Amino acid sequence: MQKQNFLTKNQQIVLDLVEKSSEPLKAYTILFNVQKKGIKAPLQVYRALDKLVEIGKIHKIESRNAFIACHNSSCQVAKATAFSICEICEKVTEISSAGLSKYLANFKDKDGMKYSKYNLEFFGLCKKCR
Amino acid sequence: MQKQNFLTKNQQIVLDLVEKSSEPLKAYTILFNVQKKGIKAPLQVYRALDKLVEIGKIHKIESRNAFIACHNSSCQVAKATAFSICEICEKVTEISSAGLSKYLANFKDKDGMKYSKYNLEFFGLCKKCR
DNA sequence: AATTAATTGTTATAATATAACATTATGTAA
DNA sequence: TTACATAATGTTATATTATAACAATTAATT
Ligand SMILES: [Zn+2]
Ligand SMILES: [Zn+2]
Ligand SMILES: [Zn+2]
Ligand SMILES: [Zn+2]
Repeated sequence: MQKQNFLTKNQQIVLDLVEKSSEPLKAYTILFNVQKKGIKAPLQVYRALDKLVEIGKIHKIESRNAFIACHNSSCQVAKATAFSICEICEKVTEISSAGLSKYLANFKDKDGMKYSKYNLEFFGLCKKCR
Repeated sequence: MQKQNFLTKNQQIVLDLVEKSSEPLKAYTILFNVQKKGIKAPLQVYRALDKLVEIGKIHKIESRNAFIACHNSSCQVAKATAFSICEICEKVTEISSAGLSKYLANFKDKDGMKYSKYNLEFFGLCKKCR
């Protein structure tokens, strides 16, 4: 069997919900909202989320245990992500900055080691909350 | 009452353990290891961890739900952290790069917004695992 | 059709984290 | 030094997040 090239039913249901949302969704919030579509158990949600993260359709906001659809067309790598997070209203925005991604992709640590995968979360106050 | 300037007993016990460890520790691993010192409940550990993170003595590795002592003398801000994480052996290293921290501290998003707080986690393979 | 791999469904449970409230310790100020 | 306010603690219970294990089904490959 070759690598799946499309979304399965559960994956599509979860993705539709996450894409419709203006804010990051938590796994159990997703579960609650897709129960009418026949997804009954946490594991069904987590499996769909795992795959969607793997193929870069969504990202996990690690500091919030929540998931957001990718809104960065240049985010092909899917493994190099950057977000800003408002500490008051919890608004999360995916940052797409060619400069930033270039800088981080080329960053070398003390041992000269490069890392193609990274996750960066900026914290501060959004426009509305300042 | 003024802001506490020293560590309380529980905070010191937890910090001692985290500082002795060569790898990030999870909250319940910490709990298990400090029970002989009289800390009996998860909440006691989480409260100590919260304070230690707040004052910058330790950092949370968000993608791993684990805590590591600060090994970055220039990490005064305590809110601007960067780590490399080996995806095989899970070795975590705090990155102290003046260039990186300067770049990120000065980074502006599309709206010209700056963020003084951030957490960056790089993923890859450490020397030993390559 | 037989084989293989991926996905699904299901139940149970593990791992991570916080709520709520009573108590004790400690700093501040009259 | 006594009253007050604040911070930390102890304790029990519970909430939240995530995975183990296994049987059943679906779909591509030969
Ligand atoms: Zn993206
Ligand atoms: Zn905001
Ligand atoms: Zn540090
Ligand atoms: Zn390694």
